[in-house]
Amino acid sequence: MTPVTSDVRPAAAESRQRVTRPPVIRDVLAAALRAAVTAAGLPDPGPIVLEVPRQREHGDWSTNVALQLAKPAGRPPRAVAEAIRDFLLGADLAHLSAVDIAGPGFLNITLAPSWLHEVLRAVVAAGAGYGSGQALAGQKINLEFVSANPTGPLHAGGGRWIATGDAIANLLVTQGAEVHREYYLNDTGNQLVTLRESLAARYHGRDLPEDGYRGAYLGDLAVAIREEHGGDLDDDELLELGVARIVAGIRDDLARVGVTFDTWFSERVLHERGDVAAVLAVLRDRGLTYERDGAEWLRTEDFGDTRDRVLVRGDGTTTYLCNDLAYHRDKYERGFTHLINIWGSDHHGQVKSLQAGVEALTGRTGEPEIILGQLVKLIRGGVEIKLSKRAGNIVTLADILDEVDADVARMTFLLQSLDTKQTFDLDVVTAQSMENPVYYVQMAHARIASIGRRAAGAGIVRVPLDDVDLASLTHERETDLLRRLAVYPDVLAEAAAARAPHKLTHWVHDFAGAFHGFYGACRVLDAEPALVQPRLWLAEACRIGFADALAILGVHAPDEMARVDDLPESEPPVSEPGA
RNA sequence: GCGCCCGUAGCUCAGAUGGACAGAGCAGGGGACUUCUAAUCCUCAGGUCGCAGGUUCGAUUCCUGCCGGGCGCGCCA
Repeated sequence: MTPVTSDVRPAAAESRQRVTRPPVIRDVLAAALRAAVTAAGLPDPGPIVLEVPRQREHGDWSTNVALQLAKPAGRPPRAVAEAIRDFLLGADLAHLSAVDIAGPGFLNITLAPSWLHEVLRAVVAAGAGYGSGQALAGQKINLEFVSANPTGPLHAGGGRWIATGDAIANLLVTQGAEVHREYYLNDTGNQLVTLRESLAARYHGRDLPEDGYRGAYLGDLAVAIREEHGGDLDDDELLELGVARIVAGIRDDLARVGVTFDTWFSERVLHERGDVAAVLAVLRDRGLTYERDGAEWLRTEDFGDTRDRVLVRGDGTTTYLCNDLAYHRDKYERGFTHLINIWGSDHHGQVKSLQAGVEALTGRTGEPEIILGQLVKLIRGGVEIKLSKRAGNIVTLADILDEVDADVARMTFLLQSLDTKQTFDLDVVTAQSMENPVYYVQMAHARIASIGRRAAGAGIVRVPLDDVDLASLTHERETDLLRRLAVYPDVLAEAAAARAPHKLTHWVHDFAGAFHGFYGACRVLDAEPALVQPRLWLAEACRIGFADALAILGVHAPDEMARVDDLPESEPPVSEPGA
């Protein structure tokens, strides 16, 4: 049921070449519009908004400048539009075919198909870097995500943060940023105490403590450690070994979905190095802390928090916030210009506190940037599975990966906006994984590869693009594909700016739909001779688009799919409600 | 009580900076396999964009108030 693949994950987005793209048509049009506005004696319109209209009849590009200028110019929108149009038509623009005024005063610009042929050439010339921008050039970004406590295996919902974090990292890279993936290991503190007690209980065959972790994995862990190291370990040694094994398990899970972190940062190191104490010293030195009720507080309210926060508890230990401040200071000291953390929305209450603390410490405002995502709701047998590591009824990420391949899992997690609570129906995802959008997209890529193989078999080779006349690419299916490729750089820029990988997922899915439509309507190899080369190059441009988008999403772009006839009969899994 | 997120087609969800008759997938109806792999395509049907006001030439989008759901308001993480 998995795609036949070379098992090489597509080149990471990091490897994309910086390319200098030729001036894109939008920029050319915007400049021309601006010149027309000036020539018409109209006020400065600010940024010119050019968008691709929903309706094809509304042309290739549409702008509302006339509507926005109507009021400041004191003239009716359509009159403004007419003035702009006249100057635009007189500017002798390449590819320009028609300028229409529509509705309340939109300027609809229709271009000759030749502009799309330029898009094709631009895609091929740029290759994997086609969609890249430079909006984040020079930025060194630290992106912290997942960071689940090492008290047990990653749970299924964590998959959302893994897929999202990796995709966002790739997206930021497309905009020219240097991105560092980081995993914060909370290897100290209360949860580790609980883990130690729970593990020790399992290890010695005692009853679990009241609030201990009840997951079966701890029993397995205790057995494994006993087998390897005997039964005479003290609790701290046991914890040490246990955490090491749990972390190794987390790394394994991450490896299964192809995610690698640049740094695993240990919270314990912060304490051992004295970083926490140093941060406290700085804050005290600046007079930003005070004593109250036996604790030491930070004046976070002065920096926008709803109230002040405790840094040092009455028992002398430091709070999570205090340690976290030391951690974030360390990130800045490592030279990052911008910090981003991906958190579950259940932690949104801490955003203000951390940002206030970071401002108190470093003077930076709005840092770190926190991307909040709604939690995943797991459903099996029509019943929601309430996850609780403490209670032990967890569905692990490994469980999911045992049932579906990583591409399916990733694409599923990247389908929805982070603002939407994601419903992950295990029955649907597993039993119907064949219908998962990922295969729809991969199929498109595989079809292109298949055409290439067929062509090779028939002795058909692509001649250099410079020698190909693309003028014959006028079929609606063909221009549709090129229009979608034309906006791909915008899609990447938007998805990166909004930290919203799902925008790319939707683009590539729609792009696949357009390709399948083309595939059904337009033959490539048995087309009339004049069309074969242009279509081969069109297919190549599409391949570049699919490969690039899928690489950013962390999904394979296979050259071949298993034939549906060869697929094993899928049996609907038997579900046990509440299991 | 206060804060954040959500409420769009039967279901799951898209719909930046307000724009031209609201989109996709799945499910449902009807078609297309001597195929560059039908994991596909074509086509039909389906929506008071939670409700009520307000701002605007124009509101699914912005503002206010309700209603419904999730989460958070610790010297826990």
